[in-house]
Amino acid sequence: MGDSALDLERLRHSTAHVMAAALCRLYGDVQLDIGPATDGGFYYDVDLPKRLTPEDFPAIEAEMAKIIAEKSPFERLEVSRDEAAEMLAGQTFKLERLSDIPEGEPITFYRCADFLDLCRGPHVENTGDIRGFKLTSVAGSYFRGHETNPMLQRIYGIAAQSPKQVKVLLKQLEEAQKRDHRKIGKEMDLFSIQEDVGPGLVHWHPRGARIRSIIEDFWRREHYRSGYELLYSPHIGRAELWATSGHLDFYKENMYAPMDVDGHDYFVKPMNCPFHIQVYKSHKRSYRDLPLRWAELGTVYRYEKSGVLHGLLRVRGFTQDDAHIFCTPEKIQDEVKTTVTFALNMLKAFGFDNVTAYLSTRPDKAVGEEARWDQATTSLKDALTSESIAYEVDAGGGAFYGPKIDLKIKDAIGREWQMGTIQFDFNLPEQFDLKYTGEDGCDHRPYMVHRALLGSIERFFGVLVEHYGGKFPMWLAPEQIKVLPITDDQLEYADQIAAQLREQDFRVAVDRRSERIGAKIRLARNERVPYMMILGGNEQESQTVALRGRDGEQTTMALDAAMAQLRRESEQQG
RNA sequence: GCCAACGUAGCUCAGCUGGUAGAGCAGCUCACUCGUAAUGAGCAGGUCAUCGGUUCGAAUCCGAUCGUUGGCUCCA
Repeated sequence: MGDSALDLERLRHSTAHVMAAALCRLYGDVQLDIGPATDGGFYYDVDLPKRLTPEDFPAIEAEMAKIIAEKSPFERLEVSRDEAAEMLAGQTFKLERLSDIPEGEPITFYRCADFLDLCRGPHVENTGDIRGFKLTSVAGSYFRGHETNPMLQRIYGIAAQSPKQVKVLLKQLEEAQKRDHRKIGKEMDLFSIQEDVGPGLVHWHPRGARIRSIIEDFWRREHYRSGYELLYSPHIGRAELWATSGHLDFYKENMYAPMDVDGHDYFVKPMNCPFHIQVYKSHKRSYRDLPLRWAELGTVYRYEKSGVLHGLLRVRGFTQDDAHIFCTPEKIQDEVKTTVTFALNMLKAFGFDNVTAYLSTRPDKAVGEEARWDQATTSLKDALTSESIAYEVDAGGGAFYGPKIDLKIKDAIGREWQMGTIQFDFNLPEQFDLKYTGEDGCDHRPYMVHRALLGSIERFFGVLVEHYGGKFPMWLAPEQIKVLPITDDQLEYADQIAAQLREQDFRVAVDRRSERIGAKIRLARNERVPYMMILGGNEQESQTVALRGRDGEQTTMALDAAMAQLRRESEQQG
């Protein structure tokens, strides 16, 4: 298995070379950058005078097929730095890449037919080993990923062991796209984003709102159980507040223009923290009060560049499941640990056990004493190890104000999105001069931790939809049971049953249309309702219900029995 | 913001090289009362994203704007 993964990567990278070779043959004047393998395929970044579009793919693919038919061997050349520079004459990007190669490391080229490329390798034996590939898209991409650098054209393709495998990959992608929350959101009428209102601004429709309220109720209950108190804070605040917090210095490009209120500038909040801090400062605090855990479903607005908006996963107005923990140094270790556990359990309740964690440590430019950074980073690391969850370290990737853990989850097509985050903040307590009175009667600076478990409700809901493919479990389903009378004669019986279910707090609807039962079942299935209750003359006569699950299995039983089963299932999470 | 593609009825889409917009589903009305993934008939529904240009004539060609999608950068 390990071998074949390596082989695939080699194959994909080699396919990138073949594509670059084809581009050179077709367009001549090509500036090459790099062409690595990706998850399912490869890409190559190039600069050419012609703007490529998908219409150009067939010609490129045809040229690639020719090169593959030639069965040209990949030939490795090791050269000196000077020779390399000579070989790369005129290739500005490649020359820059060459200068990245540390002194003493071998400089290798791979030749394949008329195409020569600075490359670490390895490659397949010859181009004939490439059997299945397809170009999929073209996109702009800054050289080295820097906004200020020139933009190259990145051509993406997929590649696999055989044409058949390519088809399988394409099919998988197609299947995954059926779970796209934007598609399901439309199909199930969960939410909308409308041009008339503005991009990145979400409308929750009744069904989506129902699910959201269930999520929020659960979230509140868990927070109270875990020793949190809830806060509500304003949506706007004075410029001076944001100046003190530092947001006007460091976050201004994400904030909307101020509004004038009686001659004072007010800003819509991009974060909740300054308000929570103001609550902290409304009293003198003792070490006996700490830790204080204050949570809020706080709706914030942030300017996001137009190109980055993405369904519910990246929006301009969203509700964070935010909290701030104020804590003494003695207790910070335990506090962080319980927070990490809390976060993972929260996600688990919604069926996410495939969470990836990233630990970001101190960057070069940072505020706060180094000792505190060390303690904070250690506490984060320990929390992760004791939860035995795998994590990657992003060395120096922390914010200037503190180290953090980010929890990420993948969407339907494998893109990773940040959900929860646990961040230390050594900046705000200073800026706002936060204090507590210690056992010694002196003032001390508390630790402050920002944390979000779900991240934003919008984003969380988006990945939740994709996670379940719209087939929400009973406890989350906006409509749990659809009652389907077989003919209009059972309407009354159906209403009776529905009323009894509703009395027991089940979310239920009756399909009252004068339709055939097949049509009613079809609709209920398309709406992804977990259960149907089918009621015909037989059921009415025997005072039973035919309970039909989403997968088509069906049993006839008394309503009480059905309710007991449904009750059990709706108490189940995960 | 940058690169590329796209935008036709509530939804999914058709509309060839410019000649004045069409289907299915959904909706409404009527008939049917039926046992497990679409009963039938009829009706209604569109300033072809917006604005401007070319043309005798633009959904179709050109430009700008808005929005969406796939990437890059950035982030919950």
